[in-house]
Amino acid sequence: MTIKDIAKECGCGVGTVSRVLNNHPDVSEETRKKVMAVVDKHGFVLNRNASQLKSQDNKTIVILVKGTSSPLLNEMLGVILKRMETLPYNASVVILDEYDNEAQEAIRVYYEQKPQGMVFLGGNPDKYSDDFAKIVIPSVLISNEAASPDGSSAQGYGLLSSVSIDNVKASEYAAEYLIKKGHTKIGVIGGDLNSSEISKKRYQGFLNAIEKHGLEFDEKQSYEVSKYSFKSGETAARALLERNPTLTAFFTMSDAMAIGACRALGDMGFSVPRQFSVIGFDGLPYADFYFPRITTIRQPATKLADDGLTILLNSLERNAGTKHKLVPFDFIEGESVREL
Amino acid sequence: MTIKDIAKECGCGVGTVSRVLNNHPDVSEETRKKVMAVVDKHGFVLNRNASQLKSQDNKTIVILVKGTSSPLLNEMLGVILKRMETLPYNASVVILDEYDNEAQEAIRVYYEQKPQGMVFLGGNPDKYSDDFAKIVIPSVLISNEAASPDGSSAQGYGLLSSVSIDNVKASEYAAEYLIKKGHTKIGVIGGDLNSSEISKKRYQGFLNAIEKHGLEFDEKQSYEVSKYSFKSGETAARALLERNPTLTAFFTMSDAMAIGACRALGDMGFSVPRQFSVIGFDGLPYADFYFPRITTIRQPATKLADDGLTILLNSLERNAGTKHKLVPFDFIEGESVREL
DNA sequence: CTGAAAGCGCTTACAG
DNA sequence: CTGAAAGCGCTTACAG
Repeated sequence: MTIKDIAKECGCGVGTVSRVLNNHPDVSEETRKKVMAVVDKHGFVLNRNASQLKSQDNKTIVILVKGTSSPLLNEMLGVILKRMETLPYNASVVILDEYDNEAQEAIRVYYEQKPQGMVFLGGNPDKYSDDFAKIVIPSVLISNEAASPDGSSAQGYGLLSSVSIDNVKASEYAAEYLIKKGHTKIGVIGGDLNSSEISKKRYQGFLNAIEKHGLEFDEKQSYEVSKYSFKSGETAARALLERNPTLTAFFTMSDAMAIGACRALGDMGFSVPRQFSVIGFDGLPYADFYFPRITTIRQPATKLADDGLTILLNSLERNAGTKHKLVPFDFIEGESVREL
Repeated sequence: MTIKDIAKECGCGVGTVSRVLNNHPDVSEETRKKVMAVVDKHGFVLNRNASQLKSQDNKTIVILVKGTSSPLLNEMLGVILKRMETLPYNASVVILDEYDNEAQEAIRVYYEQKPQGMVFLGGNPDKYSDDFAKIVIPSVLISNEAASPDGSSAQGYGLLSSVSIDNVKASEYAAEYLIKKGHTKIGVIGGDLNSSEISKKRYQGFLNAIEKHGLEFDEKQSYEVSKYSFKSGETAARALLERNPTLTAFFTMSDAMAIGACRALGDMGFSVPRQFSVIGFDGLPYADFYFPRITTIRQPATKLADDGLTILLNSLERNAGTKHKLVPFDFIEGESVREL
């Protein structure tokens, strides 16, 4: 069943059917009704391949999600999809492998689908800046910064905007909270500093707090590399404590790591926060339902997603330039840190 | 940049370029190299719309995911996407609103994309059987049963296969576990029985256990409707306990509900499992890292996803008929249930 | 407001 | 093994 069949059955031309189906204004009400009757009768839907091939202008926004396992990214995806239902754009969701080069994938998808814009949910622009520069349509990175340290648009990022919290400041805040509670021997459970920009930023924030308060930090001794998962956080906490039994607190880079650490400590017979304090990052629902409630930095997922989409739409429809927005983070005072 | 430009630059016809790019065997090694050199130089990628429009055979499998917030579905999505990378099919992921009619959406997507097959991650076939019947390509529903109670393919489901655990049996097992531990006054935190088939099945299993052991259950008194979320589980547990203070255990239909219930009980000054026992469903990672570890039914996500895809591929490539497979569930003995 | 026609970028018999 | 050509199902000036 094609538009031709519909046209024949309506006794009109294919152009008219096309106009009706695309809500063009220049169709008489009578014709529209006649066409819609036939369309509805057959449950006819336009072939998207043909539509988009012809009207190179395909009104699609591609949403690239890094991995399937981050509740934060998934929540933001939900927010974006819901809002896009009301917008005159199709959403095309592409899920990437955790370890894909997202910029390279983005380019492939860009050539294949020729979208109007792109949303990156998670990802590392710094690592792939050459690739990102090839993306010559407006795009926005959500949850990570794509700006140079001086706040200007970083070199080589093409038309990439970004919305995120200030990861350095947020980590600094969390670390200072631990320090103000009297902790001086703090272990860090963080991501791989070679491959994860966001881990680098959070580590930087931590170090800023250490320095500001005149403390020492021995990276070899007290930094344990971990994936952003429960299991890996658990393993890291054990390793850290074994190597460094005098620690009193754990600074972790995600709530999942924090919960993993709590579990490890619990299984070793310790109680959080009585013997050890643990601080998380992200502010996910499960952190707030944990025993103890995890003290953490909350990333405002809805706002990040909303603002990201708004920035993209402004680029698309009002030709706004790239923009790098920092949205405020929240500090959630849970029950996992105690005063020494 | 189109295939025509490449052809011109190579000094050959567009057909040849097409053959090279589609890995057809009938191309000389020499020509192939020449073409690939030009293709790589420009980073050229075929326009997917045009490819698929022409070769109606588009080798796409659509994966419809119900909602963005289920860790179980997200994990299965990851498994399927990873495996599909090695398969000669493109994966097209469509994320549905939690409250969409997935069968109707599926039909829209089906007409639009003309895929070879479909995977439903989550969903309620019974509710929409007329719509599902319109899907005239092989598809598979993962995590819910699409068969009639007698095990035959249910009427009106078209070419829909399914892979799931036996939800009735699994719930029965969980409920019996509580009963064997001496619990007779059990509250149920479950989904809406009018709209959720899976909730109905799990409730049925629960009732089977109650009946088998000669116990009583007053639905009005002891069944509390809840969403599959932490927050809603928390609210439900409070409501249930207020209405029914003699309960000693909570049978919940998801780990999220179970954790919500634990949190509510904790905040009311009770300890799980000392004063109240709680049993979950799903076997998600966070349940195993909770305090107390949640006793639960584990759905083998990887196996469900893998088997589902296998069944679909068998339909696609070997013309196998629809199949309704039940895979075994695991019982995870955590720390959230105590013997009375 | 409407129809006839060109053409989007490909694939694939067909002929050689 | 390769090229020329038809045609996939649409959209959109263009002419009326």
